[in-house]
Amino acid sequence: MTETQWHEELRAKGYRVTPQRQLVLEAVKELEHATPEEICVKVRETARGVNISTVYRTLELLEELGLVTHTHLGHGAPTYHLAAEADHVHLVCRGCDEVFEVRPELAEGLVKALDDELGFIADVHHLTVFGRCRNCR
Amino acid sequence: MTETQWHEELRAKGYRVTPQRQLVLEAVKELEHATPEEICVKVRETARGVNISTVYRTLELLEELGLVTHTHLGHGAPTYHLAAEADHVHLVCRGCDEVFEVRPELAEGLVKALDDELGFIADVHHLTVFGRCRNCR
DNA sequence: ATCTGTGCAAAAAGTTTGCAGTTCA
DNA sequence: TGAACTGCAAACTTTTTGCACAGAT
Repeated sequence: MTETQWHEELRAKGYRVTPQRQLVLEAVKELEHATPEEICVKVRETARGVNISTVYRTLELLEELGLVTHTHLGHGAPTYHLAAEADHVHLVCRGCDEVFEVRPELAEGLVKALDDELGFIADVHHLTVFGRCRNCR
Repeated sequence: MTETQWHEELRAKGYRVTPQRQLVLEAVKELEHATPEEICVKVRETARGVNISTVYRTLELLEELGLVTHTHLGHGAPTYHLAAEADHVHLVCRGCDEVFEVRPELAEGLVKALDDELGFIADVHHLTVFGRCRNCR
């Protein structure tokens, strides 16, 4: 999605294009897997004074628009990233807490089975698998 | 694990068997996927006055002992369940927020692929798949 | 000129901690 | 007895909300 595309989409739905919203989206794009707090810090590098509550409200909006998504990579702190770049499965190692990304095709079998058996449409982009990596097993 | 087994294990490690600890484990067993708050309410049905902080401390201990585990089924509080009964994959519907449980075998292909390709040992018991259920798709 | 969005402050929700008194071993 | 445990209160962290003012269209 281009810059103007989502600007149009915002306006079409009665929302407005603001510096804060552009900066939050920028931050999400650059940081990858960032928490609201981290995103806020990043945004403030450009525009000091931006409030954390604005970041929360903006993330909720951007998620509603389908521009960003979030995942829970562990103990509560959700991390946000661009929906367009979310084409991977997350692996979180319980040993070293490292986060890996792998091709979503690895989960193809699971996705198909869930659909076939239950009619459940899995969102692979939100899939997080906990376990132990090669070094920590 | 039998009742006396974990009592022994507690004592062996210098911990004590208390009514609160027994009640919290009971509650986790009965409730399935319960939050600390819900567990506290359940425990108080039997023993009023039990404090939420005791529940948190106890859950941490029981988890350390490997008797219970927790998962993040979306936003908010984590949910706890018996480690011994954790043999399933969680499905969370983004439409109705309902939680389903399915056989872990459905993820066999994924688990094998992760091991083969990366040497990553997936913990299927902690796997949560987000998506849309039959009714909300 | 509107009406949405923002900052601020306070509230709510979730979790942790210090401490004094209680209880298990 | 004595160390571990609990309840209570308070602190802390993360997220949400109400409101008056600023700002986008």
